[in-house]
Amino acid sequence: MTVMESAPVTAPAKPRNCAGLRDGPRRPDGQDQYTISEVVGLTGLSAHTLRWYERIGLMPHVDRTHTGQRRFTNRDLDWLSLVGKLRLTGMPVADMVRYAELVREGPATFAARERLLTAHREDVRQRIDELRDTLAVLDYKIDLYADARLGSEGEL
Amino acid sequence: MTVMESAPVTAPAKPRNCAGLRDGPRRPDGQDQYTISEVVGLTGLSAHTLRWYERIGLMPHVDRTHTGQRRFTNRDLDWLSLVGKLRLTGMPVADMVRYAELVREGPATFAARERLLTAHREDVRQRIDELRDTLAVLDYKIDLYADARLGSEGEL
DNA sequence: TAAAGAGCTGGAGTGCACTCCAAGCAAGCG
DNA sequence: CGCTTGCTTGGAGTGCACTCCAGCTCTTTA
Repeated sequence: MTVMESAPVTAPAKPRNCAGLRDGPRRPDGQDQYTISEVVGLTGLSAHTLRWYERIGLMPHVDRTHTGQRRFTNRDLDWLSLVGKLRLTGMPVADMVRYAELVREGPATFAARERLLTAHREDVRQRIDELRDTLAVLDYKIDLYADARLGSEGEL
Repeated sequence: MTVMESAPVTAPAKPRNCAGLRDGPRRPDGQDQYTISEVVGLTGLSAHTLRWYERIGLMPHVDRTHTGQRRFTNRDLDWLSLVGKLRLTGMPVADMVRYAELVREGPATFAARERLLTAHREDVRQRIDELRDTLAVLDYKIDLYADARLGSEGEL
């Protein structure tokens, strides 16, 4: 079976664990040259998505071979790991692009980057609270159904 | 200023708190007859969304006046509260519709409903864990930026 | 009773985040 | 040399969850 261009249709294991890199076959700095399909394997993102990230300005600047093929580095992998986490926590792509721009502009934007991340952290905290609230409702409802089930069994 | 049909363009406070109903002017059971715009005020959902929910089968069955206008009840408000929580926790609308169907089918579906809710609860728990993991990364990054800021201030 | 305002419908449009397509180049192999 | 495989591009298409529109009816206020 050959490596296909598109993302797998039948989910391989769980695509949920795309946040952090499956850090296995990572090459030492200096010889870190990954093709796009290697990065697909390492990140779980599709090649389409990786190219799209670059097009919209979400990648710091990806190296190319003399024939124009992308060669990703360990640094790119680290960046994609961060992007994956931000995405998983619901940061809009536009905000991530904004953050990427700030990174490209250099150390002068440290304060702005800190503000952006701090605002997002506040968002994430609120969302955790929301989720916990709902968990309580869910527990309550599930208990109701469980009780009803046990009750009807008792009647048999 | 009159009450407009569509959702407010300039966000009133934060539209985030749409999960639970702002339980204020809730009428006693028996006289619980709310127009669509009253429900908009109570839930924070737009009238469009309320009609759309009904169209796709996400509402249990909304009463109508003799001229065809919707009249929502306290029961509908409770349902919308649950829907709001499920939506906030990322349950796809299709799953919520499935749950609504089960509710319409009566007590025979208790077990199925319990399974659906239990699966979602597992989802929510996992998401909380993901968010907490990212929170740690965020803390780390923010600390880095804060340290850098303090360091450069010290140099002045 | 006339005008303004709220509600109704089916269907079209929007924004986000991908996701895919078609056509074409480049490297490796028998 | 030709074939397969992998990578390239711009642009079009998809799915979700709304969001809005046009044209109408109904209700309330002056």
